[in-house]
Amino acid sequence: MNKKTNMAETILDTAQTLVQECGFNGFSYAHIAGKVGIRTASIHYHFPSKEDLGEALIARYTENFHAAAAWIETGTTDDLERLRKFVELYREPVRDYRTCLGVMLSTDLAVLSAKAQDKLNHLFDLNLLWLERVLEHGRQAGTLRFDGNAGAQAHKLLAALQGAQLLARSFRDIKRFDTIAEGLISALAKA
Amino acid sequence: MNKKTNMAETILDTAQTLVQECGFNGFSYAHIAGKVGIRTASIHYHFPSKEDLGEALIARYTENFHAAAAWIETGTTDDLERLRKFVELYREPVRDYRTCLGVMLSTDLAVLSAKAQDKLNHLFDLNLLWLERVLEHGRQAGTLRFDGNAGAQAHKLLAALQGAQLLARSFRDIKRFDTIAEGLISALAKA
DNA sequence: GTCTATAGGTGGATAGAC
DNA sequence: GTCTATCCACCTATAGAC
Repeated sequence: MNKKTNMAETILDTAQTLVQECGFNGFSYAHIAGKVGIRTASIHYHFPSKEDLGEALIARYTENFHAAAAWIETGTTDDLERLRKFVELYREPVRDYRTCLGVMLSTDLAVLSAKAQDKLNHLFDLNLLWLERVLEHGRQAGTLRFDGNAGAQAHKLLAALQGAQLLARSFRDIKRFDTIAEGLISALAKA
Repeated sequence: MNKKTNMAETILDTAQTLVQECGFNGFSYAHIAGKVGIRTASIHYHFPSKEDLGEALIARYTENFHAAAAWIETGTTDDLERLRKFVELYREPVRDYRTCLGVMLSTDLAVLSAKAQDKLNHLFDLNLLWLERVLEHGRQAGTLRFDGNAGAQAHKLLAALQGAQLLARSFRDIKRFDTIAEGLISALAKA
């Protein structure tokens, strides 16, 4: 359903990497063209405007999150382990000193279309709701402990992961991410 | 010492706001010129290149942090209260749906000069070391509680505040920042 | 679908008059 | 210090051939 051509996917792959490294304003169609081995005009055929490209990036990233979340849930029933897998998701881009797409685009918010902003908030909502659900379930199952409501805790967790990406990237030191991540997990793990 | 002219300061004020709203690549000398009521060529007189402007922004921001940190320490000796004041510092830009300069520039890292990157990391280090000191002191004084070493805790706290700025800004909802901030403080406050 | 060619705009930056 | 004028590189985007 909604099958994309290979080239459109390749363009998205390259564009996503560029966004995660340089921000939405930090790259051009020429950069994509150079990496993909195509001309800028051809990119406009697939994504008429850069705005379209931005929206497509978020849409695909959101689909991928759905898939990853489902994969985590089928892989384990232990909620602490699910949180660990979630953290692992956020660790991945940091290995190449990138941030996740959401963090990068959220700083470039002012230059995105209203539609893209909405899509981005939707992506954050999905992350938050998923975390909230796992946190609440884990607390009731007795494997997680935390004060207050699960929604607030989900916000705290997501925010810390986003900031951890920024710090690790800035210092070019993934250990900073790991230190923060371990602190987050151990605080939630029932003794 | 190192007295700056009013115009240089005005340019920095405007540029800082623009960076915090649009990112380093999201504004131009023309934007500053329009807001300040001056021509782009005049800005180049004060800051020959945009690179220079970026470095000057971080330098001034770092000075301001020193001043704010000193102000907090003279204002109270209670470490929990000092942390609250620190959080308040990070809340300020969010009121206008901006992030702090550090967060915004850390995403635009790839387009900054090596010197600017170093200055930015130095700014983060100052924040982390200040937090670490307050945390450790508070724990020994018996007003704060946390597991692990103070450095890791400082990282966790700073990261969460940075992410809280991003989330609150994206949703245009400062309550998201407040929720996270309260969770951070209450977790550190000794019952 | 991809290309060449090009339009129209904006970016950072400089020269030189005042 | 600020201005006008200007340069050139780069940007997004389109037209039309293949």
